[in-house]
Amino acid sequence: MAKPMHVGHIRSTVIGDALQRILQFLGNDVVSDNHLGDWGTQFGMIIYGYRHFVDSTAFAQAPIAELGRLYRLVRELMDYHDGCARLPDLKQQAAAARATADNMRQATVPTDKQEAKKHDKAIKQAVNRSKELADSLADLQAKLSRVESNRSLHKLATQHAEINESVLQETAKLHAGDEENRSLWEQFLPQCRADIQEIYDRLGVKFNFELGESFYHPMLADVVLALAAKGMVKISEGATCVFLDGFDAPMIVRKKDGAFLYATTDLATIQYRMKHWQPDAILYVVDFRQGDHFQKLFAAARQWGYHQVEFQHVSFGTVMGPDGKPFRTRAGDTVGLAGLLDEAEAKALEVVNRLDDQREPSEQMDSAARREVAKVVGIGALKYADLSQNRTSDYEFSLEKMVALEGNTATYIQYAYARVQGIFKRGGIDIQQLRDAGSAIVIADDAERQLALQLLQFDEAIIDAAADYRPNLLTNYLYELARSYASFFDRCPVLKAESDNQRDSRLLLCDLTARTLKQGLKLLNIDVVDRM
RNA sequence: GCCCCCGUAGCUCAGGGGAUAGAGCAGAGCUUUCCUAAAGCUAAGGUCGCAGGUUCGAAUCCUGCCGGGGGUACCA
Repeated sequence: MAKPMHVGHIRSTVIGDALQRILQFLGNDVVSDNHLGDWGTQFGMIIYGYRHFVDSTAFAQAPIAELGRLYRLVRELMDYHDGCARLPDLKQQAAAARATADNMRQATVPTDKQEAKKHDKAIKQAVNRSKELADSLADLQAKLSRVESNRSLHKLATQHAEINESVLQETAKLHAGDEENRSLWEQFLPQCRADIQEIYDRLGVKFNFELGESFYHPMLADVVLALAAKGMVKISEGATCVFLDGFDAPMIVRKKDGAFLYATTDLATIQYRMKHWQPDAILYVVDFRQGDHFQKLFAAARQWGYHQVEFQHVSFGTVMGPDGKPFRTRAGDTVGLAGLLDEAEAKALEVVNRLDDQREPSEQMDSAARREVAKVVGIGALKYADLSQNRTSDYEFSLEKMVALEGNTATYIQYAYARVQGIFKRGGIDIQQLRDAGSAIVIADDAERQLALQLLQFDEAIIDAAADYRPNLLTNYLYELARSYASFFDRCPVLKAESDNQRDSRLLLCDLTARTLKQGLKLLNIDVVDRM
């Protein structure tokens, strides 16, 4: 929470929100809880930053921006010292790896075919390893020299040589109840919350609970005691550990300095949820890189006695940068989440304006209506871009793709919906009356058949999406349905149908399509508009 | 080293035992006196990383290999 939200944070929010809606729609009693990171080292960082580097004027004017700046500055200084500490070791490793690779290349190749192959492979691996180390060494050196070439920054780095330890101390002090840090935290937290809330509001995302990590802090000591009472913990290298079958490393629940960790918090969270909500299942919508952690957490929770509950790590892939590495906001690169939403809405508005201008003046929307459409379309495009991806795979972040309004996008589906509404409006159709009249649906054209078949598969799509917690199965369905409708729209005149029977039948198909699309999008928390 | 995930069209990705493997984007072409062309349609584009195996049948399951990403004792 103490750092600005960036594009990587959108997946958890959007996927979790969609799953929550889908499961609820199927009749489950769902509790959504935003497990906010409001208690970690990041707060130690901004507390440290505030103490040493704050620009009071800037903070008074725009606290969040200033806190963001402080976070980035402290991060950079910490990384610098980390890097300096790692440098000699890395240099040595790189040199050693290089020497190994060179030696292997000069060694005689075994005559035995199998052995020769093995030898070849070993060389390849050694060369790769050497290259990898050389690359990371170069990266590190570049990073360090960036700081060193910036006089004022380098000066700060020199002055704050102990920053890493100090940040941990600030965090520890906060946790220990230090009054000053506590009051700083209480001052920062509402700012950070408000900043995040702004994003949630724009996304239309709501939670039943937002019990952050800090909420569980008072329970952590008891959790460790309870585990100890069960004989589950061992002290190893000064840390309080839970050793679990099938895992090399233990789950540490209390550090040697006495501090608790997220594993402890997560156990406390399970305890709390089981006591207060008695769920049948707990889903964790979290990046797949935390898979190991959850495997351990679930195993520990079972051992602790929570057998009657299904634990699910609903993991999702990493958002990658164009370089194929996990996406990071680079220095100076300000594509935060807020900027991304702005971008999506601006792009949509541009398209709305361009297309609406081409229409008859009498059919055009006023600027307020256009802005509303742009908002719905822009935000929808963004969410859909994420949801339509198989959640388990990584994906390459592309602004262009995220704000695209053509092809397999929410826009396409919203457009199909708006076309239906256009027909109803133009024809002056009282759709409720038509539904009540109970006219028959008559299938004559292939396009009608295709559309009708698609309509019948809605429940299957929802059930499939819920079964594996995969919203993309629902987006696939909605896209296919919208495609069927587009063909139908092209080939089968509705208002100018050949007979009243055919006209009523087609109107009913339109109605069913619109309702299905709207309901489906609603499950993804994507809105529709009557005209666009 | 050990563990997890991925490799499908030029690019980004669906499909995860059953028919001639799909879409979007990019590129070629066509469609607007007709309910919204943010659309529709046509053609082109693939030894589904490689090699074995299981099966009546494998992109899909198993094994090995190659390539990429991630995790791996006190960050979350």
